[in-house]
Amino acid sequence: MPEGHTVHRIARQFARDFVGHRPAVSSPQGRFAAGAALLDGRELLSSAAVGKQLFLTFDGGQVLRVHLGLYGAWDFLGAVSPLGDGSSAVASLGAPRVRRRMGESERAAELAAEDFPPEPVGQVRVRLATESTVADLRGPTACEVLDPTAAAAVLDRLGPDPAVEADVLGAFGRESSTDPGRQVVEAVTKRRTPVGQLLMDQAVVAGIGNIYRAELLFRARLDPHTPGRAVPAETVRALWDDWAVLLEDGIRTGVMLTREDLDAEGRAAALADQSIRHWVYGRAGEPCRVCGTHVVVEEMAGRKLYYCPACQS
DNA sequence: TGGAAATGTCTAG
DNA sequence: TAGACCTTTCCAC
Repeated sequence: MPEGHTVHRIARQFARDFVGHRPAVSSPQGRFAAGAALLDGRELLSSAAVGKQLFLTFDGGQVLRVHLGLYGAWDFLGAVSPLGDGSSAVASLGAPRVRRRMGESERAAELAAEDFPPEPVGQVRVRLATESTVADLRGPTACEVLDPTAAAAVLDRLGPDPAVEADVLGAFGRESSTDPGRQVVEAVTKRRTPVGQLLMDQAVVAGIGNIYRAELLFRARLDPHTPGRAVPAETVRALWDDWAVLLEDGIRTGVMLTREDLDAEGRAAALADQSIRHWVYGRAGEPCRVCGTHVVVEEMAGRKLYYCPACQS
């Protein structure tokens, strides 16, 4: 469920509160005990996100790779630094919880006042703990310790991510593309696969998930079924540019707000109210915000695809 | 209390 | 393409 913006926020949270520390690493659930032992007490040297993958590099070269999958999440507890850029501190990053018992900042503050560190709650695969901050990981699809070569091999399978700095790839001995937009154009326009499916392919572009896919295609007024090779190069490049804009905004705010038609007041309302954030995602049967046609939902490659059959034709 | 659903990815056939 | 897998939460029964 978490898309690229969430993982970049997680990477930044680790950069603020864990890089330069020697966190105690444990696996309260037990399933990651062997991996945790390899990292326990080592200095965390860097924290980076590429697409939906998180890479934490420790002194000694070990890399903790985490992919949240459909419902993984990190909880940051105790002293949690604000992420800056005007955004507020977020204690829980990952899969959405339909309702949280407490507001995020409230929860962090309350825990800070209680005994530290707090007892792990639920199935905590791995816990990183400094003297003042705890990060708990639940429900990941992937959580493993890699050597730098294996970590680089994971990076090699990912398409470009507009929010990745060149030095991140450089640290793993990989060069970033001089023109990532062109790389995406080439990956899309040589395939017969529907563009709606290609945008979800992490080897084509990294970080896009089901929500951003639906919204990017609507913003481009593009039919998701269009074969990649039938999409004009300039349209693919525009999709890439728009993805960079949406991702940057998502990282800054922590929210996937994909409507560019809102004024400041409307944006504030949409940040607070999920039901008005998107053009088409999750709106099956509701009228298109542009033309009034009912938004359609169908299955594409096993995932729900939302689009407006009139605007995107 | 059981089932379904959720912003994902991998494997076998 | 179907099934498996990771976990939590809500809702119907």
